[in-house]
Amino acid sequence: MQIVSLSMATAKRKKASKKDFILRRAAAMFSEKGYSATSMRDLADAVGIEAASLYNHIQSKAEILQEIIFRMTNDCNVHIGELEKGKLSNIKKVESLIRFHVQMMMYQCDDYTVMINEWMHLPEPYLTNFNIQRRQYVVKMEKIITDGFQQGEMKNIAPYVAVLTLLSSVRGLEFWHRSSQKISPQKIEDDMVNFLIKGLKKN
Amino acid sequence: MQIVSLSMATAKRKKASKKDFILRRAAAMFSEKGYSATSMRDLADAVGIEAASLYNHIQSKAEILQEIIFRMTNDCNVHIGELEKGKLSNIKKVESLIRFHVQMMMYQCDDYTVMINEWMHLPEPYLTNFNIQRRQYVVKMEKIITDGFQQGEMKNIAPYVAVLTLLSSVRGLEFWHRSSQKISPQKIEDDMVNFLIKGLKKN
DNA sequence: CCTACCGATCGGTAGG
DNA sequence: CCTACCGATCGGTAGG
Repeated sequence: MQIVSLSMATAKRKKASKKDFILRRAAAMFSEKGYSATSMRDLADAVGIEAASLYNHIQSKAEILQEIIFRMTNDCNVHIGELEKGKLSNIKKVESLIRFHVQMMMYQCDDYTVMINEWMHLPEPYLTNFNIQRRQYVVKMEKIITDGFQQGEMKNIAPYVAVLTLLSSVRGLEFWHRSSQKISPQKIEDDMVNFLIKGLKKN
Repeated sequence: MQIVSLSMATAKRKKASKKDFILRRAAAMFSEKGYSATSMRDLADAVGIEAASLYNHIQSKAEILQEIIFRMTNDCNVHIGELEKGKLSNIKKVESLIRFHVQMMMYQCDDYTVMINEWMHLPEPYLTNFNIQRRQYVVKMEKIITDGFQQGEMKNIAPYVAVLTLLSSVRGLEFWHRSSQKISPQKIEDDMVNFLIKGLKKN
């Protein structure tokens, strides 16, 4: 009984790690060529198996996209949830959000890029789910900026514009990631925070 | 002779305007679903003809993408060329660049979005050509920011980070464009300029 | 501008 | 995990 459940756990772990490997390769290819331009045969080649064998680990091409994207949205929701519970000043909350997104773009570049560039290929009902989550996330960010203005920490900039700008700025790092990277991740992160926070902070 | 050349000119103009119509529809669809996920049959439906008939106006699917993208890169090059010849302060040059990109995103949204999101589907040698042009454009922007620092107008922010941030910020407006647009184009443009220029300006 | 059609490739399944 | 294969759809051409 013990041995059975142990070997089942092992089998499950092995299978999960092979699936993880497929998801990682898929994220890299979706990020580089796009979801639609990546075929299951391309992906199978990158994984080192036949296309048909992929279906022992995943159910469909769309499922791969879903898993990549909703793993990311989950991380984002966890982070902003902790911010909401925490006691940072609003300006520090914005700084934390910028650093969080910059770090995702630098250390989970493929997954993050797939989320921002390929979400429209999610099949329903996942597409609607994603759009709702993104909308909620934006509203939460807007609230932080509105609070920051009302509490005298920030300038009176339209929260909607600020949030769109903050979120999209990070996308530029895609090119940094593909380039020779003469600037260190830490310096990029600090420069970006300094640059963006200056547009918000009072004084 | 006169009549012949006149009717040829008319025929040419008519053909050009039908091709323009196809390009506009294509830009809208490439922008919404991506280049790879848009089939020539989808496009033909949107234009109102059979798929085969498209080929009387264009040579290939890739040619459509090329025309959309290189029309935009040409506009960008013309604008920054005029800036280089002009006598604006460096900070005013940056402001002009921001306004130019915001306006492209607001008034030529489909073409601009296709350029930033679908360039990787250009076939060679166009892909290399595009990458070279983008690199040159970034270098020109970096020079303006470096000059601005040396002449005491701007803070000492890494030009590379500033340029990546400025260029990618505009991409957020994609969501504004798709939404109910409660904020006027002029206010969006001004807010964005204020927000981004604050991160650069000294004082 | 259409009908008819091409070979290639797509996501995915059956069966072992 | 593989071989063999499915119907659907792809970009594009021939011929009128």
